[in-house]
Amino acid sequence: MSKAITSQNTDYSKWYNDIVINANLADHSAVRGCMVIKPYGYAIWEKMQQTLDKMFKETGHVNAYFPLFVPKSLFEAEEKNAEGFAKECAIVTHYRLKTNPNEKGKLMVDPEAKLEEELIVRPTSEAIIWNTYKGWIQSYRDLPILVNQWANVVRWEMRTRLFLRTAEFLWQEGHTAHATKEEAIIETKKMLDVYANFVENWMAMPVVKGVKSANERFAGAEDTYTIEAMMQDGKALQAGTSHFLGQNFAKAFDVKFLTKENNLELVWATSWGVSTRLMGALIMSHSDDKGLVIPPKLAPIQVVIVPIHKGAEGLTKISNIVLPLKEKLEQKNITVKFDDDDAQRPGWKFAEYELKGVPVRIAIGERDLANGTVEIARRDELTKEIVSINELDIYIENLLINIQQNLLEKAKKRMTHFTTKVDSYQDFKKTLDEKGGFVLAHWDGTSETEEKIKEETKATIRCIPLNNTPEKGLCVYSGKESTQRVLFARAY
RNA sequence: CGGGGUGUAGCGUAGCCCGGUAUCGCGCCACAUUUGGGAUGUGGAGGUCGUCAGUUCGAAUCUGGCCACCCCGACCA
Repeated sequence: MSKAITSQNTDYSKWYNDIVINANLADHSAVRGCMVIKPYGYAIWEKMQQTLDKMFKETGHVNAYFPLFVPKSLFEAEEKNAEGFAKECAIVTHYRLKTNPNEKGKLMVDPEAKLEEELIVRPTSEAIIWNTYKGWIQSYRDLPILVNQWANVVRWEMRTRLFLRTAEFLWQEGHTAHATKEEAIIETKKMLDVYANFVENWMAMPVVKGVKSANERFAGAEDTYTIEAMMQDGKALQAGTSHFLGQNFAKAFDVKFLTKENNLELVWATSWGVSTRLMGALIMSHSDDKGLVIPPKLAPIQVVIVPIHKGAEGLTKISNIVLPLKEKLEQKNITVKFDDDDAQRPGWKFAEYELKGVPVRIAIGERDLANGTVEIARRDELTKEIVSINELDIYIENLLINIQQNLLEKAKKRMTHFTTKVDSYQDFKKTLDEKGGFVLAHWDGTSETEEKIKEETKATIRCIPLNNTPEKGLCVYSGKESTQRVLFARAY
């Protein structure tokens, strides 16, 4: 009972924090705003990485690595991008410490060791990468460049939350260079689809694909595409973005290529990324008051087997049944843990693996040995049933698929529930306050209206959905004419 | 970065107002009995009271700086 989790209804933020800490995903560190990702949390991230990395490779991308530091002069080259990130940059100004003559055993910054030019710790890598691409690209034959990097970045946030917003975070950033605008736009949308596919089919979260409004657009982009997810508390979360960067960075870094026709032209660019923030999304999508719920495809442990026995001989009898079963499951690429640790009793283990979100639990005791059965508990529905041990591997295999689907179905229902069409500003505010979720409303297309709405309701335009059907209407705020509804929500 | 709150053993806490080196529960270690939903008994280990300085004969307790976390605002993936 030492690991009590605050219930979602009592305090959603506290619940979220309790899950992260108690399920051993991450911890606060000694560094302000930075977290320690613990082995169990990192194992989930690694599964995400592996899956995404494979998807990137399948779409023709290769990995590379660029420096953590960006010289200030490069950083400021693309003006809008630089301005957008200026307020949250960490800056290296010195390169050496020395012993403090006034305080024994202490170090101080050596004033002699000031850098000629400050180095910016990357908040994103467009600048350093496009400076590099300049040297890589001369002819249309050098294009496209389809590079991804797995890296850490630093954004000095005012307020941080584990996984959702930390000063340093892990992500991948794809940076591509193309000969034509069309090709770059196709790439931007393709990678958005990759993200949507991953989030829906691995994380079991439905998303709305869309384009950001000018206000919410990535600094330096022509267009920002996004996938927006809906959390259990009715708040939206941007799960991934893909940017069509136009020729902005090519201009800033003078990256030109010769076409087949021998004309010198500017290169077209995209960039796209998802981060450890996905961990936060995963938690807030499926988990409950008993702890974490992980979709089978991302679970570091998919099946845990808990023996219930009396004495050492009892355990041996059970192990004789369990070990071959474990092997059979592993042959089907199912990750199994047989927890035969005698220090904890079964009830404790049940609670522990529920807290950690293991999708399937198999309990096996004397009674089962006699009957040729096991008890199967599924984490998503918290139900239990007695199942014959014969062909259990096939049963489990199907159960995992079933749980994966069930989680997605539940999340889809939630998104449907949390999507409301409104036609007046009064309903708009009422829906946000009483129900939350996405609000589909007409908008006149101006930044001023968007800002006013944000000021008054804290809701932002999450995106203009890609699958929008045109529909004539009047802006809920200004009453001006509008051609389509856009997606508003309060967001993380 | 502004307003409010918190920091005592791995975790949760009492003590603080009214200064005299610390309470309880969980966890941990040993042994025994246990094992189908977070076991029980007995014995034991563990604390420079966030940190640095000040006041004092003496500081968890009073004062100040710093650090971290939580809540609310501005910023943001």
